[in-house]
Amino acid sequence: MLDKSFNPAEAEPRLYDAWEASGAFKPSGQGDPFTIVIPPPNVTGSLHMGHALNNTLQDVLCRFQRMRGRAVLWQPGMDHAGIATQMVVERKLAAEGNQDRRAMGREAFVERVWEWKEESGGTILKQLRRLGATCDWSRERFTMDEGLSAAVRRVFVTLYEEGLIYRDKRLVNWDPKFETAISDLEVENKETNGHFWHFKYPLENGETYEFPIAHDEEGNPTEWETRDYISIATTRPETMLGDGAVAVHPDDARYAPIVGKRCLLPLADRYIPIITDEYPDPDFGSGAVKITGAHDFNDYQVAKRNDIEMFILMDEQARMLNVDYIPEKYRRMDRYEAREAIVMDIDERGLLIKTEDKKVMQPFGDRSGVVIEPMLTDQWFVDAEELAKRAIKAVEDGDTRFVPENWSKTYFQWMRNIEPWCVSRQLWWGHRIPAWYGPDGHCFVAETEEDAKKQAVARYVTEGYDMEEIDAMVRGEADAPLLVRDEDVLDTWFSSGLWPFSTLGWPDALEADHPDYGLLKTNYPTSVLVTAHDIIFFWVARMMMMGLHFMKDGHGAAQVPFPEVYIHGLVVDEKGQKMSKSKGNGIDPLDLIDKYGADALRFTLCAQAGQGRNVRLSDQRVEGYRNFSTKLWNAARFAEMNGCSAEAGFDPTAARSTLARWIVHETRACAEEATEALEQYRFNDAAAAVYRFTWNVFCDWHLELSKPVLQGADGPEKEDLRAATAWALDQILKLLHPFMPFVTEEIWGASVDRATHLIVAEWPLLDEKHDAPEAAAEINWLIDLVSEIRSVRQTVDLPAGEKFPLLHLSGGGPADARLKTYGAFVERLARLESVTSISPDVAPKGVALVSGGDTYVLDVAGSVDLDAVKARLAKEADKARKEIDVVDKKLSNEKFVARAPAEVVEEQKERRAGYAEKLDKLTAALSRLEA
RNA sequence: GGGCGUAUAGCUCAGCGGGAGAGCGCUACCUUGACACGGUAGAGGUCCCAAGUUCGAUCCUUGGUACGCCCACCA
Repeated sequence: MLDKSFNPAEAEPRLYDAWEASGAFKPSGQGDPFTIVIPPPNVTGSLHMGHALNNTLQDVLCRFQRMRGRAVLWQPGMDHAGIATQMVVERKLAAEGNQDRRAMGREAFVERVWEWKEESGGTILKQLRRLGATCDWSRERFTMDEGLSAAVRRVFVTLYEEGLIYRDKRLVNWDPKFETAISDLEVENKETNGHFWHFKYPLENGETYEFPIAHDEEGNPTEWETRDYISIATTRPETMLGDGAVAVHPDDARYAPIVGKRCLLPLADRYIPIITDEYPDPDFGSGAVKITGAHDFNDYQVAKRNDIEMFILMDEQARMLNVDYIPEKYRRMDRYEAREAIVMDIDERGLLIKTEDKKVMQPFGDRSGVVIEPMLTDQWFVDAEELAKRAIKAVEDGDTRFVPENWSKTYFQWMRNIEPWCVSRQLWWGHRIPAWYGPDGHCFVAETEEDAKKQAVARYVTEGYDMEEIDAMVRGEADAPLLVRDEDVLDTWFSSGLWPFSTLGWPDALEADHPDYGLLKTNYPTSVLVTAHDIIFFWVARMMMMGLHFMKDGHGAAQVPFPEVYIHGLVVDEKGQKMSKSKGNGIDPLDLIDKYGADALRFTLCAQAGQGRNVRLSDQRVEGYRNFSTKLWNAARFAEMNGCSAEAGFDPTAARSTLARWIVHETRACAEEATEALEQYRFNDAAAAVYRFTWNVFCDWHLELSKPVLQGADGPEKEDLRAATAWALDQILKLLHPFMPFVTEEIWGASVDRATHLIVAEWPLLDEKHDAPEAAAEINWLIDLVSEIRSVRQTVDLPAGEKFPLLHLSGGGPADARLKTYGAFVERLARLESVTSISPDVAPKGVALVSGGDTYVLDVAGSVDLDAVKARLAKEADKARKEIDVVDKKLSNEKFVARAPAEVVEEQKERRAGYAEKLDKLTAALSRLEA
């Protein structure tokens, strides 16, 4: 028995546990595998709206495919999130008054992070359960698990051996807060208010040249001044101490006289050359650029091209170094302190020309929020350009398809301009780089230290080292060990990039005795990836590169990690603003679940998840869909009260009554629409189709039309309708289940003993056999008539509670017979006293209406304002006339008749006939009233 | 500077080469034996602008306007 109302707080955990206990979350059956790997949330994370959307969509797909008989594996897990996690634990240590990580030492700190992970990591996975996510929790993985770490080592070593990973001294993005390099993607460029300082760099030996200061219309110089300096402009004065040259464009005539000469670098008191390079834009600033190779990405290129000296100015925290090429005064100053001092000192020397306010794009670390400093350091790089080749081709060839398709352009744009990927991080939490350095600084890369040692010994033997000493080092008896491991860890995204195959057991599961043996073959490539566009570069691109490089099919062909990538929108607030902690406009999904139930939240997210559109979430919206779930609940209660319980042997194609055949027909249409929409990731269309059908067809019409029968005398017709109603409700439960799993499961199990839970019930497979166009025509006629009568009643202001007789002016059409069958239905739904067919010659007075080509009169016994009736009829007639005019205009256009397809012309003719007939009846009714 | 997207009812959005739609909101009426988290009816739109293609454009093409997002080294 169904309670008076559905109680999500009580039912959701109970149902979830029952599903999990039944084994429904594990792949089962002989169907084709359907695999999704979850975008692993950060171990530090908690569920926000973006997760709720992302995982709801994945769960909808998993439930849909499970019901269609696929062996569904939704692979869950978490990401170790290097920087984020290290930050959380460091903060916690500080808050608890513990020693900081440096004092603790690396090993103790990492151990502490693991402890934290066990205690408080992964709350998000518990929260996903509240959403109803059907992940196979028995397969939960973590990027730092031993198996996944083995995958990282294997990939690193292989790429190194192939020359696709290398160590290099390059200019990288340095985060002075976390004291680590970060990749280009982790840098956010933001416009900030800055300054543009113009300095004089005096020429060596007091040299002078004529610099043009005025030009005629043709751009020829007309006026000159004598200069003993070159003017440069900068937004970062503190870097001038590291200038190696001043560059001008080779075609810039203004500076031609001094190219090749030297100028004084003020404050540093060094002389630097004036060189030419294509990089400076003569029309920007003074046309002369100071070249600071070690602290600017453009300058770095110029410096390399022209062999200009580079001076590293700052330490890990972006403080000026204590080195001889930096004047004493600035050493150890913070970079901004140094900036201020330098501008003051330049000004004091009379070398400051001017200071302009200027908007500048500044790079910020996406996690630290501090300004990134370009720094020349030794780092590990992945040759992304090489790996991208296959990844680009796979999308070009359609082996992987983006949905919506235009995201492939974003993907291509980035992939075709990809830069080397800096993968080393100067952190402690993460996969330590499997590289060791020998006494001569030589680097050995191997999956284990053992292997690295073997390599080292082999090398040093052939190089003629003293074997005794090497032996002592290996044994650890020498002053120094043979090998020292690289201190750095890998970018978190390095391991995330392996996720689609590392979670399935690669590389260990390639061995026949591994428990996951065979899983890679059945579940890789995965079926689809569901994610938001903001991690296409971070994650999707990396999985494509790694998957295609490491995974091969039986014929040795490279395999994409997924044939389809569904990109959903972001969740934004009612005003379209991105939800964020800092803005404080975030809505906690768990609050909404508490308030309205998980089903309501899920349905809202799906109904709003139109392709290429963000999800605008509002409380009101969720409330509306909670109402929908209540509506469903009440419909089920009605069915239960009226003995409509699912009958095992019921054959919907053999339903007898017109009403039953009609609801079967409509159910089929809905099932088809929902299925097609889900197959194409049109979640909103699928949700809307089921919503409309449930509420506006099943509840509003089917149940209402069923009442006279269900509440009438027993008999075969009633039995038939009961069974059909129960069947239709079952189909609704199934179609709705992926979206609203809890309430549907609860209804499914409440009143009938079922062989299985709804979660594993068979998805409706309905075909043309279920169609009943004649029944549909008949019921639609009935619906039109009832609607028309209701409309008339209200527009002429008849009392809602009062019943009137309806007279039908018999026209010899199908209405005569239909009214005999459905008279009782019309009476009930339109609140009539009686329905009678009479001869059209009688022409009774009353409220006339026209429906389905027939005229009817409500016998209101004069208790109505006849003018209102007339006005209504006149309005209707007017509308009909206008429609006829529009069609006539078309039909009288010779070109239209000649060139439009025959069926379109025919359709227009039929439309005209329909309106003409209606107009006819309306005018007749009107004239009767006038008489 | 490059790329992408969006403009349709008060709001949020579907839609589509031939009759402008939904939800919410609004108005009126209704405690009708599932449901007031409900029912019934209704008001409300130069489908951003302009030109073009077409027998026909809200839909296709081009241009423009407005807004949003992403990428990018103008010192």
